[in-house]
This record gives sequence, C-alpha cells and structure tokens, in this order.
Amino acid sequence: MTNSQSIENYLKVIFNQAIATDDVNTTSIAQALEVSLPSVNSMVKKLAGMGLLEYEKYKPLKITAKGRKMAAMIIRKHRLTEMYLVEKMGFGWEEVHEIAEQLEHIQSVAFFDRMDEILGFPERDPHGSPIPNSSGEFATQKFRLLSDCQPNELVTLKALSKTTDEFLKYLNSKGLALGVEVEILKVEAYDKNMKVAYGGKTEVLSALVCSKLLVS
Amino acid sequence: MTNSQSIENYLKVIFNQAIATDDVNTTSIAQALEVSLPSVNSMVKKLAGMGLLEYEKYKPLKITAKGRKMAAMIIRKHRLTEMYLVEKMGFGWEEVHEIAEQLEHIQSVAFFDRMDEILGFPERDPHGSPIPNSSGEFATQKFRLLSDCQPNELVTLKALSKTTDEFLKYLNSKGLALGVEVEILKVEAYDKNMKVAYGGKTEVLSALVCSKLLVS
DNA sequence: TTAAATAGTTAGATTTGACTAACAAATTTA
DNA sequence: TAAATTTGTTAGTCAAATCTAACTATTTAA
Ligand SMILES: [Mn+2]
Ligand SMILES: [Mn+2]
Ligand SMILES: [Mn+2]
Ligand SMILES: [Mn+2]
Repeated sequence: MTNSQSIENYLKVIFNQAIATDDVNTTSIAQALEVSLPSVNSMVKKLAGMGLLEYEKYKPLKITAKGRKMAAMIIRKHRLTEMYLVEKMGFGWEEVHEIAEQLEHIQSVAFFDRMDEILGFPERDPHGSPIPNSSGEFATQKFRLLSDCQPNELVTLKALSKTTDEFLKYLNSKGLALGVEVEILKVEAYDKNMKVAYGGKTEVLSALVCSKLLVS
Repeated sequence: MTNSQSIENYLKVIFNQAIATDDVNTTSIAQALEVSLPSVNSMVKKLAGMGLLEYEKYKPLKITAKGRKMAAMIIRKHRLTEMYLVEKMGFGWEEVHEIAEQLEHIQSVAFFDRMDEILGFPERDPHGSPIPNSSGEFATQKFRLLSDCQPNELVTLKALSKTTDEFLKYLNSKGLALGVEVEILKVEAYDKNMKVAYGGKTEVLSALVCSKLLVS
C-alpha cells in the first residue's frame, strides 16, 4: 500500500488546518493528532517527499494541489460514511464520527461511490459539513456563527463547527438539529448568553454553545 | 489497540485451516498469507503469548478456545459485510471479498450488529458460508460436493468451497447461483466431467468446477 | 537405515511510525 | 535589544511486522 492510515490522518489534519489558516504549523498538527513534535517533523518531511506538502525548515507548511486533492478524497470518504450511517443505518449523529474515522481508510472507490449513489449525492454530512464530490470539489458556502447574530433575527441552524460527540448529545437534549429555525430574543451584554426561541419553546444558550452553531 | 490487522489476518487463516485439519502447520499459513516462514514463526509465538494458540517448537499448532472465539468474531464481521454489500448495496457476489477483507478490521461492534439487524440476522453469507452470531456460534451443517454426486440425483446449490472472484464470474456466466436446482444427467468416466441440467438448459461442468460446488 | 528433501527455527537487517533528550531558531516580552 | 519563551529540528531509541541467510529438526525415500 502506498498510503498508510497514518499518512492519511496527518494529511487530513493538515488540510483542515490549511482551510482555516492557509499555512500550517507543526505544533498544531502534533496537538490535533496527539503525537510528539518530532513525529510530526519526520512525517512532514515524508509528505513533502511525496509532493503533498511544501516544506522548508522553520517555515510554515503549505499543502500542495496534489495534497489538497488527496485530503479531499479522504474527507469525502469520512463524510459519506457519516451520512450513510445516519441515513441508512439508523445511527445518531453523535455516534458516527469514530466509526467514520476508521472507515475513511478503506481502499475501495466503488464502495464509497455506491454509498454516494444510494444517498442521492448529498452535499453535506449529518453535521452540515460539505462532502467533496468524486472529483474532490465541494461547497465552500460560509455560514454565520449564531454568536454573531443580533436580537430579533430569525435564522436556521445549518451546520456545526468543532463538534464533539458530547456537544452533539447536548444538542439532542435541547432539541437542536439541523434545519431548526431559531429566533434570537435577547443577548445578555455581560456574558453573551442568548435567549432564543425554537420548536415552540425558549432556551438560554451559552456563548460557548452559540459559537459552535452555524446558521443562515 | 490491542489487536492489529496483521494479528487478525493470521488468526483468521489459522482458524480456517484448523476447521479443515484440526492442527495447523507453519508453511500453510505462510502460503495463505504470502509471507515468509520466519514471519509466521514470530507471529505464532506472539499469538501463543496472547493465549490464542498452543505452540511448542516443531509441533503442529493448535488454536485455543479463546483464539477460536476471536477468529469467529472477525469472520462474523467479514461475512456480515459481504452479505450487506450484496443485499443492501447492490454489489455482485464476485465484488465483495476484497472490500470485506478490509472492513473486517473495523473496531465497532455496533456497526456490525446494526448490519446484522438490518439483514435480519442471516445465517449464511452470499457464498453460502455460515455467519457466526454475536456469541461466535455458527452453523456447522456440512454440504456434499457436487463432484461426489451420482447420475439422476437432483440437488440444490447451497455454497461454494475455496472460491475466488474469477470462479464467481465463471458461475455468473453459466447462470449458476445459490438455490439453483441441478440435475445430474451423466458423469464422464474418463475425466469426471458432469453433464447437468438446470434453469431449463444443459451444461457440462468440469471436475474442477464440480469440486467447488456444495449441494444438498 | 542412512541420505535427501521438507519443515521449522534463529539471527540479524530493514521499514514505518512512534518516542525522549538535547539543541537551535524564531518570536515574544521585559 | 537582550532575555525568556515558544516553536521546530536533530539524534538516537524502540516496537511491530516484515525480510534473507544460515541452521536444525523431522519426515520421506533410496
Ligand atoms: Mn466526523
Ligand atoms: Mn482516521
Ligand atoms: Mn470473503
Ligand atoms: Mn483482512
């Protein structure tokens, strides 16, 4: 095999960080993957040798077009899997990430293309993140943070940012799901807590929660 | 992770060989996995250290109850996957083995139990091999070889032995599938070719083919 | 029943992907 | 701007899983 799981996991992290900040630093990769800095350093050299990154000592890393393409295909597999698990196998959105983290390394284009077909070529995964198509292209539409919205706005929950299974369980307990319409009633000046209304009830959401909800 | 893919692949091969011959030898493992004898030797010692095998220098290997149980769970994952790919994702029986070879290493009991449930707890995979249940038990019903049948017998194709994707494609081309009723018309004394009738036509099947078809 | 062939083992090397310890460069802060 | 802190690199080690070469035990055949 030319690509190990390890290589794929590094590449995916680097790609995701590159979306946010364009150039990427070693320490943040180490944190994301929970490995030591020297491990990152040596893998980065290998990835550069494979033409997936540009690397110069002490300079920030840049992902190449080839690296982006390859990363997009891994993310495609991850997100299609999550969507398939939720839509076709009855898992909850809080149960699928860990399974997808493993399935994304399966080497069978046909397997994922079949998932895609069965799902009707979805553009977003169960958490609202875009699913790259089989050419590696994907929606770049940006949503607003709920925490940037003002009182009296009426918005729709579209996606989540930096989600964890625990956060998803919290959202379940509050009846918050993608597509829910939320009206902002009041923003507390002191701590930015938001009083909101949705699904026929009112709730108070913390600033932390509001900063992870993407709306339009 | 306590079990690597490599460990799982060895254990599965050893289990399958143990079904056929009770005790297993190093060389046949090496051939099945296409690795060198020393590689097998060192892995066997490791598996013995894990309590999955009994190993004494120069003696045939024996799989322990613990080893059998673990192997059965891997085979369960493999065969459930094959069944799911065929029944729920529209793959042909000749397309699923290689994908299952990878998916069998996914560490999520829930994922495979959900497949099992969706499939209605099938007892056999698309090739007629028994699927262990979630406790590791499975049907041990033995079928006859078509090559052991006599003229004028009417039998049903139930399973395949030592199948490959190429053999499955050959069966497709001949319209042979599990459940097909086959009547033996004549056995050629010289080369054991069989003249058979099924699906409203007659065909001549070679001894090689007949020795891979399991019937009842 | 010895010799030849086969099967299994040991020793030592290699690759991959991790690690720690030590150090060097870059950045921040005083 | 010099010192302190943070970030990144190098060197060297380790474990897992593989290999080849050399050797030993067991089995088969002359
Ligand atoms: Mn995910
Ligand atoms: Mn992964
Ligand atoms: Mn198979
Ligand atoms: Mn496998």
